[in-house]
Amino acid sequence: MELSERKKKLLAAIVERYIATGEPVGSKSLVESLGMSVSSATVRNEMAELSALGLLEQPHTSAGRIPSELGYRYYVDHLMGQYELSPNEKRLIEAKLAPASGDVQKVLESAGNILSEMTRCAAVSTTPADDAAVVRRVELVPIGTRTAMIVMLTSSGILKSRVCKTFGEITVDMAESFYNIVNANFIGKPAAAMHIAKIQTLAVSLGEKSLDMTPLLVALADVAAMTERTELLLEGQSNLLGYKEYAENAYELIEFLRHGEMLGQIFSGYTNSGKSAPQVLIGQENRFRELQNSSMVFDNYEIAGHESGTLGLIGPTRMDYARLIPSLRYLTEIVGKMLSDTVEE
Amino acid sequence: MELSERKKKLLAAIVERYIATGEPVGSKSLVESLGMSVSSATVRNEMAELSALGLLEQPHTSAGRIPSELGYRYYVDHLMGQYELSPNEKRLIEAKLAPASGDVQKVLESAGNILSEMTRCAAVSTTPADDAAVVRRVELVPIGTRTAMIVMLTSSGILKSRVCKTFGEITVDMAESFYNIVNANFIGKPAAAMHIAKIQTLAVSLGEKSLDMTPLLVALADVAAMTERTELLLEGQSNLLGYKEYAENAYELIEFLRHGEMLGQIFSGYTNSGKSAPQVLIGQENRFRELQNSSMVFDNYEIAGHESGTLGLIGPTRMDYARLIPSLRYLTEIVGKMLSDTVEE
DNA sequence: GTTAGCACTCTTTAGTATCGAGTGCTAACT
DNA sequence: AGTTAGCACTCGATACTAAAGAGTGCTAAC
Repeated sequence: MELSERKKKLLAAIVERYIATGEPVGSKSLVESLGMSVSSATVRNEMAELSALGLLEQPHTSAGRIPSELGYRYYVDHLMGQYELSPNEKRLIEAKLAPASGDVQKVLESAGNILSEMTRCAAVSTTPADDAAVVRRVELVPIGTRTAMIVMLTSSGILKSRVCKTFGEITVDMAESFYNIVNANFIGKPAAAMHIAKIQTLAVSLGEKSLDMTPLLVALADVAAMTERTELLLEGQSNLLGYKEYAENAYELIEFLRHGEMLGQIFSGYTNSGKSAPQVLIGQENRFRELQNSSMVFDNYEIAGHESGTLGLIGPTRMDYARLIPSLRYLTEIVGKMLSDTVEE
Repeated sequence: MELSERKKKLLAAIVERYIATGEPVGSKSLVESLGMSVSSATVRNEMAELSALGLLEQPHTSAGRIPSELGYRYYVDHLMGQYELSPNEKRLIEAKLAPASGDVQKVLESAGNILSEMTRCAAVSTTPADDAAVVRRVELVPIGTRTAMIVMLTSSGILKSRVCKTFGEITVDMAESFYNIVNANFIGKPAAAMHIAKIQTLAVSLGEKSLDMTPLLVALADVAAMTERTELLLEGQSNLLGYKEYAENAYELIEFLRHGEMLGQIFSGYTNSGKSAPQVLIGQENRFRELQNSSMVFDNYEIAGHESGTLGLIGPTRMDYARLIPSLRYLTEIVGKMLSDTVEE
């Protein structure tokens, strides 16, 4: 669809004004605000044509125009300028993120917080997942006489730990057996292999040692499950309450986000491959009814070169795409960098 | 204030109906629903007297009555029956909580989730704090050649860990120095002693080893700070959106909760000492304007006999006190038990 | 291709009438 | 003295109407 320069200019202006104010924009005020040298009637003709093309719509006959979803799409694909983050903003973001370094959850939580504050949208992120990841390291850390912490690191840099209690005292002997079992059965293999069934078979073969060992092994299976399961973090849902479009039904959307299974599905359907920009899904482009009044922008972050998890923003279809997209892109970049840090060698 | 039996019965009925429906209750429907043998006029007289006592109020002249804050207070203090949780419910709660065991955050998060789902209120909790706690154990866990995890356990059972990176490889020698420093300076002392200034002094005295050691010590200070800082967790704020009383201003309250400093202040002003039941603050009894249309119920959980942190619920003044309070009490009890688990010996 | 002019549409706001739930009071009853 | 029937009164909710205003679409002229 090729538009004249003037139509492009008008469409962009309408989208941007509507994003800023949430009010339908009329021909007269548009001419004024753009300082155009044509009259409102001319603009009105242009707007009628843009409507005919499906790029604008009217809430009702006598109101101004608002962008249709197609209009947003055109804007995003062809018209939108992208604000570059200032070095200052970048520094600020990094400073806010820094204290979280070393802890995946915290990094993502901070990132979500930063994004939601910058954009007044709800931010969502998933913890890294990597099917190909294998167990790289397991440590048994004594905490008390009958308490230990099990730490596990995977090849994709995910680090998880869990405390467990044993029935008897934890002896050097036990620790040794534990490491033997781990080295023989799990190191270098996928975390999925550390399944509870496998643990049971092992426990049987241990004979009398089994009683002492089982709690440790069960905890180990648990940690393994933790490294595999991707979690979904939400921040700033309350931002959505500020938009009139959610006046009535904010609850529905927020509940939808809270039970995040669906979001996981959406994310897993996309990769960055080919596309350089974040994915943008506008209104009905979303598969789920609950999101069809909203837009979603999301992007995968990479840990050590592998796409691992996702950062996303959800807000009304009139979200400020031109600002969101660069912000999101920058945060995925820097989150990826921070999380890659644990993967060395 | 001593009321006749009939007045008590009426007040309780009015409070409970209003809690259930959110609609002012009128004399006629009240007589019906209670199956009383007196006429609505009689009840009307009684209600007028309860109004005169300040226990009921009218949204407007021609509406039914709703409880005043004083009315709720009287109900909570004298009239309310407390539902005991069924063994079945208790078992369900424990089952939901069990997988989180060993991780303070997760336990509190689950507890908050359970509470907010049971009560349709917002749940808030604070992580344990104990000024008298001392460092009981510190471990350095190697994760990679230049990555290590520092684990710290305090006498109050708080366990925190953090990953850090060093400049050079982590040698056995380094680990030994680290443990020496820790044993000599920190074990058995309050976590607060592990302040960044102290770390700096230490670093200086280390001479050439300092370069390698500093990242570890800084991380240590960081972990110490983590054990001391109490965090505030929120769950189920979105429940509040369902109440008509928050139709317009849910945003304000939710934002207030999100910036949780204030809540911390409130909690720290109360201890369970003497009072056995959870604390109940109704409407204006709250110090902060943002909470004065709401009620708050909270209770401290105990780790190994010491009051450590708080679980609370926040909702409209017409919250279901009779249900909330036993639920909250049971959860503080069981959360305390679970968290005491790490403190042994 | 552009523009002034104007009739037309449709929301918003205000004003008015009606309805009904619920009260408060009085007077009568037990 | 406590209870009750009866009734006037209040005030929100609902519906309807009228007027105002923003913005359009169209026509005819530039």
